[in-house]
Amino acid sequence: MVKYLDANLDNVFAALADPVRRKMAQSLASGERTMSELAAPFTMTLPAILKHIGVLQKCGIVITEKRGRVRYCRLDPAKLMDAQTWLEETGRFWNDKLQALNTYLESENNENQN
Amino acid sequence: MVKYLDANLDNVFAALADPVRRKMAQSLASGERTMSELAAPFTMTLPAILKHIGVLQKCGIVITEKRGRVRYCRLDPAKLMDAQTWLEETGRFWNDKLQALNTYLESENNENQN
DNA sequence: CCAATACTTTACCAAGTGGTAAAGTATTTA
DNA sequence: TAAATACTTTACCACTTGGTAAAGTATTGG
Repeated sequence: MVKYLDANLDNVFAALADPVRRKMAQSLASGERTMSELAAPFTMTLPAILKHIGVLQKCGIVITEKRGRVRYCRLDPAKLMDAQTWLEETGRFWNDKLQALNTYLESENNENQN
Repeated sequence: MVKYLDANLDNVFAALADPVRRKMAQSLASGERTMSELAAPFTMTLPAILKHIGVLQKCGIVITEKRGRVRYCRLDPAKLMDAQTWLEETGRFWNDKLQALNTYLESENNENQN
């Protein structure tokens, strides 16, 4: 059995429970962005944006670095992997069952075609 | 590009952001459970348990059914899959990069061993 | 049919979340 | 060095979340 870093999974899942933060993460999925670039698609004020980035940063999904007056942000996929792993492990039993059912239905379907 | 049912991803991720609810989901991962069975490992009151199950149910992770005076709960892995898919898609770019780095480091390592 | 079981509803509360406005700091740029 | 840029901090507010206690409902079991 895998030992999950449960306390941080709380924060990772909570961070991803907001559409603004998910869109930010998706934006970062293709490369580095500045705070202003991340803020651009949204109408909210900069302090609100800063809070969202703070949430992503605190749980380790996003790493930031300030160069001059600009803060650059990038994704750390390891934390996303933690969440993914939890979902895989939890869903496995049922996915296996569905898989088995699916295989069964397909084989039945093939028999009907013969 | 996959179209995510964004509003419900909010709820799925939020549901999984709580250790009580994740433990419930893990418990359900191996089969059906009654409310009392789900409640047993925790010290909190039944109304609190009911709220947690309600959150899991509202976002579709858990399906419940009342038979007699007992409510039975089971997992619907499809919603977990939605979250998993989002994580895979978002992490892919960086995972590919890490994969490439890893491959590179391994090949370097092999060269040093020769 | 009365009591025990298994939830369920209602009312309430403290703490956390997601937003704002306004003012402040640190780096360029002209 | 003065003005513009790119955040950052502070103070505040409405709403949601996670819990409680207490009372209520619906099914069994004796």
